[in-house]
Amino acid sequence: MPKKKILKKKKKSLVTKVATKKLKKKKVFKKLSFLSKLKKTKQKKKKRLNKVGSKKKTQVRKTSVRKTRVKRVPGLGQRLTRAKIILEKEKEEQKELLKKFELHILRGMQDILPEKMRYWDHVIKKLVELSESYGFKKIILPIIERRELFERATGMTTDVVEKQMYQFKDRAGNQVVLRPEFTPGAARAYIEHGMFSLPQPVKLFYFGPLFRYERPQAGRYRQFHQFGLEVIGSEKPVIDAQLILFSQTLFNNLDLKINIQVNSLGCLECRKPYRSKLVNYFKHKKRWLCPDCHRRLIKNPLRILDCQKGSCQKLIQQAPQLVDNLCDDCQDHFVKTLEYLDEANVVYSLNPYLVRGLDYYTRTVFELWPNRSQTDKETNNSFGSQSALGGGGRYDNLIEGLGGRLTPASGLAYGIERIVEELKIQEIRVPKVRPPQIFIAQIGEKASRRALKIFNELRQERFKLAENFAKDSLKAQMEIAHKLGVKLTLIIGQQEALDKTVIIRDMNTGNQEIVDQDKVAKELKKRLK
RNA sequence: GCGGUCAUAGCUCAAUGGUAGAGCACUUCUCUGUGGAAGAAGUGACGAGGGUUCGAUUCCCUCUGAUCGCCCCA
Repeated sequence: MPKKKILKKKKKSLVTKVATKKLKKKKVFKKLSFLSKLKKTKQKKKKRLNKVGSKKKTQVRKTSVRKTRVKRVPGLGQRLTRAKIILEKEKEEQKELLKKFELHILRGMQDILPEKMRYWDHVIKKLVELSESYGFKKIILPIIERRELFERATGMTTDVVEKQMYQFKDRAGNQVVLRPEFTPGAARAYIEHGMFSLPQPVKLFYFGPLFRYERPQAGRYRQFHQFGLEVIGSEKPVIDAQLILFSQTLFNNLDLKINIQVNSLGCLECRKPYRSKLVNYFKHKKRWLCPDCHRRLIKNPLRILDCQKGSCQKLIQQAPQLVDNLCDDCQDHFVKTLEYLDEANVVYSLNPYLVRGLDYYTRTVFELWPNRSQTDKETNNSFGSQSALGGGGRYDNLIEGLGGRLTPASGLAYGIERIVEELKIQEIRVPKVRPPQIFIAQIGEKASRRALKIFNELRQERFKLAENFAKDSLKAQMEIAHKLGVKLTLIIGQQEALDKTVIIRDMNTGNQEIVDQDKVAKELKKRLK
């Protein structure tokens, strides 16, 4: 409080005479407006009081009116200014509180409210069911990992590691990060727990939040959620095909239309010569490339293939393609993968320009794009084509690179937020949470106690119940029961509590029946059949 | 990190250089023990800070946030 006063004094001394006049005027204006407001509210209250019909309440209110009337006679103005001062103080205090606690969710974060949770539960339920039917085992990985893990696995030059990690020192001085992706953690766990001594390949699935510090926009958050699968310990092409088949099945189950994009990046050995070939090609045509691609030419030339700009597109179409430059082994691997896909009736598009952003990918890579050419036009193309719902690929060198044995592996991940968003865009109906069948209404304290007991008994009998014990009036409770769409309502009043009975009301017909409390469960079961 | 658009009640939207309205939602009443209907009333907002002005929610600037695009990714 004293600080405020000092500040105010300082301000006053600084402000010129004109300004003080202004301030005074301001205050006068405020006073006037405040007074008129108070008068208005008082008039309103008067009107209200005159209209109130019920006897008891008017009596109570009348006394309060008398009090105010008596008080109003001496020095109304002073009282009002006092009230005004108190109000202003309260406002200032509230403002200060708000300044102290920035009551606002952090940028890129989100609260997932019950209404949206329906969609989440639906997606995750399908994912877990399918994963388990494919023989994957669930694991939970830590949210915090050492920074070096991602530097070595994801790649030092990738944007994810370079710019987007939430990083800090823990109390022991370790450089740690909030995980920006799952695969390195899974690989770490595989090595650390000696999973190479389990029957190979090891099939794992997981779900959880990931963190990337970037600017949020359509389908992109700083804390987002992925569901992922890893198959560690086999280089067979059938594994890659199986993961892609999994994706097709999943999106079929979710009724989402998607487009599967497939490509092969080759192994480290055949990628090097291709890379220099590509650099050579673009070097001579540098001036037609966009500024971003200039950067990519040095940093990650493969990414140029992914550029969407018209000028670059022309060059890209004539550029040497990865698929033509694979070594024999990689060629063979890719062809076999595609053969498996054809055999399993998977619909996919070959996309020679598909390049995934993380360093560890080798051979097969794929992405799952939403397919909504029709709805896109209707919604004025509000969503870009860049928002992949999921993606994955082979990472044959990652485990070795982290210090494990040479262990080929393949994996994928889906963005939950993006899938949920896509469900809404494609207007897919998600099963609603089963509504309750029975509502328990109570009137009066005694009945309320009895109702709580009955609620618990029926809950143990596995009835789907609803109630609003917080409400006193039966009418209000009936309204809620109606809104919930229950079939039956149990009504317990004083009389029923004494008689140990319950009224069962059929909400469709309006018929009511009085039943002993002991026989309620039986009666309910009969009626719900 | 860069650029465009936007910011009014819990939600969807109005109006205005003289401190703000509606619909839905919520609470209460008409109806102190009975839902679907109707009527009445109530609660509740100009994102934050500064400037211009007698006066700013409105005009200008800064910040914050949202949103879309670029970069990148799920």
